[in-house]
Amino acid sequence: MLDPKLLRSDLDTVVEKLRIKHYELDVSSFSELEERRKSLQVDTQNLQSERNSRSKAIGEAKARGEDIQPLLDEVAQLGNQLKSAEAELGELQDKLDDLLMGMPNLPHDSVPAGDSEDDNEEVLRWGEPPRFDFEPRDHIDLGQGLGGMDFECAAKLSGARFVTMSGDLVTMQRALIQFMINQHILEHGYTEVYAPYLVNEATLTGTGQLPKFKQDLFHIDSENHNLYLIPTAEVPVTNFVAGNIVEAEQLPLRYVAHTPCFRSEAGSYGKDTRGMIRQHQFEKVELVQVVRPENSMAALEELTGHAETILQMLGLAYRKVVLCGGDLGFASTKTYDLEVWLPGQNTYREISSCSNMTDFQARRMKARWRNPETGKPELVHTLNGSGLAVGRTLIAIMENYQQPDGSIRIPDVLQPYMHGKTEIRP
RNA sequence: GGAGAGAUGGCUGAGAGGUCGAAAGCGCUCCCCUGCUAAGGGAGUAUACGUUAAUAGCGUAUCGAGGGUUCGAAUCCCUCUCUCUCCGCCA
Repeated sequence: MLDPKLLRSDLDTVVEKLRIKHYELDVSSFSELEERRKSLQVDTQNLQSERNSRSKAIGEAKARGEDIQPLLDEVAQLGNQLKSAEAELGELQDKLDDLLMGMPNLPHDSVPAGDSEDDNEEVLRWGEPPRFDFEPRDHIDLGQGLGGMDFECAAKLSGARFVTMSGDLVTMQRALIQFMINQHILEHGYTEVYAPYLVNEATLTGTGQLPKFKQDLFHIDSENHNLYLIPTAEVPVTNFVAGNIVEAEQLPLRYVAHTPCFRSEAGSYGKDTRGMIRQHQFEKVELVQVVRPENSMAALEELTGHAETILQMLGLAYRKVVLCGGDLGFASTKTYDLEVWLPGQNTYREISSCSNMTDFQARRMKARWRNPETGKPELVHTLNGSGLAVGRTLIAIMENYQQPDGSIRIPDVLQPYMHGKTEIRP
């Protein structure tokens, strides 16, 4: 959520910045709502004030043993007036809240303009895409050849966009998770955390998935439960600090979690229908940071670097892009995408997305820290990034480390996690 | 699943229709005293919103959440959420 004060004090700037994210704020209707709210709030509070002072007078009169009936007659009408004023104000407030909750975070000044992912700016390329003296296969071919990857079996069990795996491929997925988490806790200073995979509406509202993106989520709506499957560990883990006031010396909080992620992928019909690129269920290692506001831009660089380290250690060529305004996520002020080279597609594909949410989520979650300079609780800044998307990393390794006979060489850093194995063969 | 108890400020914990944004203690801040240390004395110490030049004043809201009763609710009633205890079941 944006700072309502900013909307009141500098609406023009907000409108302009929202436009960069392709959000058109209806200024006149917003201003009108805001004006009505203001005057109605003053009226309502005056009525409340009058009720309070009169009630107090009644209490005092009663304590003195006086007849309070005349006083009661005087306030007879006040109750109804107040009730209708409060009801009207509440309605207005709800409308404003709805509007506010649907407004995206403002983009940072360093974010390039643009409409779509085609306008994202490349920041750097790392590594050389491998050269093959044979026609490289994609992970689907490779997986079927190895016998471990089965989309038909998954379709039988669940439908489209699921996969079953068996054998060394699964072991490698587990190895990747272990390797990534260990790197982050041992070298990058993160604390490993465990969190629920099912969360409530408040939690999803806190990070910004609700109310706007309900169609992207899997919903458990039974007699006794109203829960959602997490689309990313960002949701439960960022919400660790919801409602809290964190002591200054505890910041920054750095959390790493491995969870499965569940996405309905509504609206992506026909996109990446083949293979493991876009699934309803996938594994991800997620980095979350909760930091002092003045540190969040630096923390974004740092966190992105942590994700990059994983790619580098795995020897996977990638490029780093900064998302343009039009491609930037709802809650993010600035996002770096890391795109890994996939020989099967002959292109770079997203494998990590690292974002600074500034105080946007913190305001929704009421997550604060005590600023020693002011002594007051102030909103924290939150960040998150994939470190990395495990399913896609598995694909990337299969395609980049394939050998002419369809076998897969296992990257050095993963071998200790795979009983010293060096290759995956049928 | 059955029975019961509870949710109050940064923390502990009183309050059981009226002057309660809320006693007391702890913690924290400032001041005094003190040669260091320890101890002591005094004052202050929630958040959001509105009004405002103002972090000054004033007003409003907030005692788990949401409704209700009442002139007036932390306190009474209803619904929900969560926590704890006992029993049952269970990876």
